[in-house]
Amino acid sequence: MRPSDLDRVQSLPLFADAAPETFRVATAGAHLQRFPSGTTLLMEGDPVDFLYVLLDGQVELHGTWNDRETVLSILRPVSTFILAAVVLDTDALMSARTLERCEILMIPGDAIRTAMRLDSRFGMAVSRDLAGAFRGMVRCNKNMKLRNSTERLANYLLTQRATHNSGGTVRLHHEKRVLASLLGMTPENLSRSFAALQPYGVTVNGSVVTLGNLTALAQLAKPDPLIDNHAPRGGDIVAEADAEVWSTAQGRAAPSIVRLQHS
Amino acid sequence: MRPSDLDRVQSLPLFADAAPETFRVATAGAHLQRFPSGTTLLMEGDPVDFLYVLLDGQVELHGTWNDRETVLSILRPVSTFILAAVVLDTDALMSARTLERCEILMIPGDAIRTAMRLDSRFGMAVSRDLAGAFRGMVRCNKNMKLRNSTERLANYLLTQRATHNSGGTVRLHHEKRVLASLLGMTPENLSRSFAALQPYGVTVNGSVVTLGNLTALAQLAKPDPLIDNHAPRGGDIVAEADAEVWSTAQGRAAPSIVRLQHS
DNA sequence: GCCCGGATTTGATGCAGGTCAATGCCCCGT
DNA sequence: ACGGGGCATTGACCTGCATCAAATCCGGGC
Repeated sequence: MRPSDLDRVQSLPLFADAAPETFRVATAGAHLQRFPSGTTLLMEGDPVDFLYVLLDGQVELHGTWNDRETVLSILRPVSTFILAAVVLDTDALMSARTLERCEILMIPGDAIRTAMRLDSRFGMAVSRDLAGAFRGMVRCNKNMKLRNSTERLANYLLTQRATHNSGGTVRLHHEKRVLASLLGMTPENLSRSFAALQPYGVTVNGSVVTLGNLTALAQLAKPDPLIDNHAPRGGDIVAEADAEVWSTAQGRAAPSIVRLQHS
Repeated sequence: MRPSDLDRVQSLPLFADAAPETFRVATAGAHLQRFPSGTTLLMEGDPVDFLYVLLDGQVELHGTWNDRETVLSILRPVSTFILAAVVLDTDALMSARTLERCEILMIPGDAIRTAMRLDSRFGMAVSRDLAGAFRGMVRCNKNMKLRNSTERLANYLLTQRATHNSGGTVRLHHEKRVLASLLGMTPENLSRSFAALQPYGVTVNGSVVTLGNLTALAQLAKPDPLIDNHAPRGGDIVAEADAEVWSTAQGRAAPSIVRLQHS
């Protein structure tokens, strides 16, 4: 494990506040591993022995039921995952799979739980992380239940733009089928939703999406800070906190089209 | 505040493990309040100053966007809510509204955060609580994305039966429109879904649902421990942990006058 | 550069569930 | 007992999205 990797881990919100001793103990039993693309790291229902820290690559968390599958979250470096199961020392609710070649630090769950007991500052960091993760899931739920598929896509695009500070263009870092599942629709409908956004200045070219008319798009998407987390992901470091799932674009757009419902 | 109430709060998983001193300090600044049915305790977007502990009654957490509204969780005693916002000292993502007359203990957020710093055992309890809440939300997401509305209803009924240990009958402790929103459908479709479950032995009579053929119903519902938490809610005490998502209260509706009361 | 398999797109069609409207019911206050 | 308002149910209809089926695009291996 390169020293630079250690630095990156230590600058995670989870560890930034911890006593040096805590950090030393926790990472002592840790090991860094590389996984090829498409590797299943963990199956839902399995007991969880490690906290995972994604240092490089991309990981998807998904769930299955009755032959159906859905992507619940896509993670990019640097972030931690399955912290909740580690804290409760229980089985995973989601499976984890690499979407590309990954570099992952695995920290024994015992070490995490021990560190929490010994270092209350670290314990607080864990709480903050979990609180953020919880809120990410709440946002995700609201997104799913309150918006239709095109609105979700529009907001996803605005969120990506905002968090990556990319001018008028957004790169999709994963297959469209994966994005479709994350957004709760079929690949076919994702295509059609992109088409439906054309009048709002959205054009797709492979994995590059250009947003030609942010005003119009925002008017359709109506981004909301209580659903879309548009906080920029600080360069390389990111908290799982409040960032586990989405994030979306800048300020709330001016009111626009009125929605009818229950006169 | 009656001593029996204090006992109930102290036996919450959140406090059970805490040092007596921690508990004393946290509850010192707390006050007990009564609210009539239909009171909005908190609006999404508002800063959160208190941790709420529901001691009696029923509370719904909901979210809104663009003139739409959805119920995200229904709480029954004894449980805590908006812990995540308290830990992060930030705005609420969900609004809270009483569904019936409620008795609620409000603990200042500062006190909670201070207690976490001073008592690492309490900090761990907070982490466990949040981890459980997170997992509840994950379950909820999987439920929404992987199942259709009738399957969700069927599993809701089975979960209620299991958690309340009620023989072949389930009581709905809230209006059907609220349940419909929680399950992500319209009241009209909830009616139709109940009708669709008739061939599986389900009959509805007001707020009493009888499950006449558990085997058949389970065959349709395909309950899954990775989505549905069938763990019985220990009598009066319940952890938010892994239980945040649903739950129904047994409660009598009885609106009344507002009455405030300090500890 | 060429080929192959999977990903994406496009089109046609079906169904789940939302919307609108009408009716009946229950609870509650007068 | 009576009347009123909100909730639940039922029916008719429509929309959004899934499904099925091609056609086309694209990237990696040779």
